[in-house]
Amino acid sequence: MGPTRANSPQPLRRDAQRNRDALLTAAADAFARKGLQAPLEHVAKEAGVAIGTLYRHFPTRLDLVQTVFEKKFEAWLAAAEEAVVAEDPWEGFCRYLEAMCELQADDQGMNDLASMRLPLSDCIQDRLTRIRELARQAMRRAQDQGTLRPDLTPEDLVFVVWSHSRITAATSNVAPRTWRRHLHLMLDAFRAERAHPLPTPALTEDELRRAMTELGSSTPCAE
Amino acid sequence: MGPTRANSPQPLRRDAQRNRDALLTAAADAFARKGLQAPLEHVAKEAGVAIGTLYRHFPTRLDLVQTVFEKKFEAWLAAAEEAVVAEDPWEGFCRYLEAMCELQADDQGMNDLASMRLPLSDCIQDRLTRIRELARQAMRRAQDQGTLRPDLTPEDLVFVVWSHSRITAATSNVAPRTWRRHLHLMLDAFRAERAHPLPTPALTEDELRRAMTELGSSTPCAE
DNA sequence: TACCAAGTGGAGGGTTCCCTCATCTTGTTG
DNA sequence: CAACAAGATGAGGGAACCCTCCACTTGGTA
Repeated sequence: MGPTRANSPQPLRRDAQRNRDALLTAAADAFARKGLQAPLEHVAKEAGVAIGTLYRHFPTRLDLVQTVFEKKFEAWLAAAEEAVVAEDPWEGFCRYLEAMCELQADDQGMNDLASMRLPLSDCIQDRLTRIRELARQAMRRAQDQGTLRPDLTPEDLVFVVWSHSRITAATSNVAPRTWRRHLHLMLDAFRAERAHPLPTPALTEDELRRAMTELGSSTPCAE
Repeated sequence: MGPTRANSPQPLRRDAQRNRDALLTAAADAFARKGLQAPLEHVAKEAGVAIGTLYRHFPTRLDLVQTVFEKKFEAWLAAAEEAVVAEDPWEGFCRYLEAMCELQADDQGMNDLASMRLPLSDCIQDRLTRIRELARQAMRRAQDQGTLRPDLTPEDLVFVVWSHSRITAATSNVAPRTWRRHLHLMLDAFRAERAHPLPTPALTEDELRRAMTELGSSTPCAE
């Protein structure tokens, strides 16, 4: 927990800063465990603070979510940046997916964020855009190399995110490494060698956006 | 809607039968759209009946769920039976998965049922056991044939169920055929010819049961 | 056609979570 | 060490669902 608020017009009072930090810790924990719809009253109680205090610091659930997950998005971006500079494009692509899944593997909240479309802050939104751009590059490199099947589009990567999300929700408390097995099956599916034709076109960018909105709408923090 | 109740010690009164049928229709619709946790009060309203009437016919949510989905389980079983008698084992296996996904594709409730473990009636439970047994056979045949990768276990098939469940939830209203693309990617992953070693062992039968319980517990109809 | 068991309606009490606001507490600054 | 603004509190009203219970129909039958 940094000792100051992100954008501080006025520095916080000492007790306020302490509470804010406690809230973020508690929220990170609750979101990781229960997903983004974790009850805020539990978060407050866990932080040893009244519910009103939580709302004073984070007027909406989304404010809290964004602050909690900023660092994770940074890590995600870093993974994408590594992917495009890896010597071997296929290796880079694989390691990117692995890193991305790892970030989501023990965090149901991150999982939700990656698979649903929410009205996120510009800051995070920008990072997401960059991540997507880099992923596109990483894929293209691996396709040019001839290792990644050419009929795979960047939009197909949500399949990994979505699948991963269900699979970790089911297995993280029972056999926490299982998601790797699934990911490596998917990687076999992504190899160019002996790829068989696919029966349905990929999602368009717009369809993808709408699909993620679909998932987001019926659940945690509507706009 | 059959004109009689499944096990009728006494035949239902005519108005009661009518209400029961209306409830089943409304419930099928609601479960398909919203999943197994659809509000029962909506179901009752949709059926044009008071909430008390719903509870008289179906004392627990599970009673309703089971009655609604009996037919679908039958169809699922039929698909599994076809798989093991197909001339070409690989074809049989593929068609089985396709049929299974199809059954779940426009029914969020069926999706929930396939991916979570719930305390179901013996009748449905038996069907599930048979389905699992047949799927196991179908896989073995395709593996003996050399088409299906030998390191795949029956427990790995939940990956298909789980992935499919998320993917249809996201895409069914946006691009309803998309799940096929994903399924055929998975089928490529399942081919022996492209198999690369997997980094993690398959779930054991017991882990699988616990994983499905995990998914089931935090949601619709606890025992 | 009158009776009554079977069936129905829906108010109401319980739970969980949302978010607000009037009142009290406390750090900070002069 | 005041005094005051910044901050904290938590009761409370609201919404969405759950499920129960009992007074009121109503279909079938003698």
